[in-house]
Amino acid sequence: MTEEMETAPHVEKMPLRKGAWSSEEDQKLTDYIKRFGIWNWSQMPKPAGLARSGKSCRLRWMNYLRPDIKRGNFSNEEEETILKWHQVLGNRWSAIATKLPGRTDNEIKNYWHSRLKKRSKNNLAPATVSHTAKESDIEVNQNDLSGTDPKGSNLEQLFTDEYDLSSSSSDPAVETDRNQSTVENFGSSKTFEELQNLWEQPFSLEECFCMVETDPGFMAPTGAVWLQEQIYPPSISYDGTGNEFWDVIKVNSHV
DNA sequence: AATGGCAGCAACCGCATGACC
DNA sequence: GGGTCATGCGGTTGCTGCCAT
Repeated sequence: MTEEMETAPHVEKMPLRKGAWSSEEDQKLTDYIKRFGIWNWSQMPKPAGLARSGKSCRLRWMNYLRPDIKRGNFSNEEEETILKWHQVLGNRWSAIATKLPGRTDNEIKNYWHSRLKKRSKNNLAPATVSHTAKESDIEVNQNDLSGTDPKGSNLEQLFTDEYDLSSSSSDPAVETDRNQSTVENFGSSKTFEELQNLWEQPFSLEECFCMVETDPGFMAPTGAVWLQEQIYPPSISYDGTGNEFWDVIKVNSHV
């Protein structure tokens, strides 16, 4: 698969920028997603006014611009969590990232290579793993995984059991990501069922079109791909501030 | 002050996977 | 079943800033 494959055929070819993102580009991407949500990474850059590949936009959003990204140094607890889960999952960074809300797989991967790798080499003995959070999880994992492929069905069962959430996905990493991020970002006071109900609540047509009416610069994505991706649950603000950003996501996600 | 080495991090690249036709 | 496309993931690269000399 090549990089060109990522570009939809009808998207006009233009020289794509590479390298570091400027603050202006960040703003454009953020503004666009605020308005229209995430509908199709490949086709978003053009209407967003960005000379970037969709892949680049996605990466920038996922690893840097997302409002729920936690920045700053890793805490000791986070370090321990990474070390512990790396013993269980190996280099499955996205799966490990589900254990650290607000941290991206890229960030964890970088942190591992730059700092924890050496520490892990020196401290391979299990006794060096501190017995803090989720120690029981690790024990269960290691028992279940002994002599098995970490990507195998045992792990799937393990993850399913761990969160006690019904799932039809065959990819435990993906599913735990979806489930855990949902639960964690909504807070512990809501059950998964409640959240699902919230998610499934219908929204009025009027609500859906309010943006079109109020925004003269509105440039609607093509309907066929409008809702291709729903990364965030709508209607609830991630940062708890109730800002309009997630209200817009909600509108876009329920057309 | 200059510069060379190094660490940390953002971003890119290539591959895998799943959905759709 | 095979082709195409979009997305996700992990490995790698390269830029930048810091620090020692």
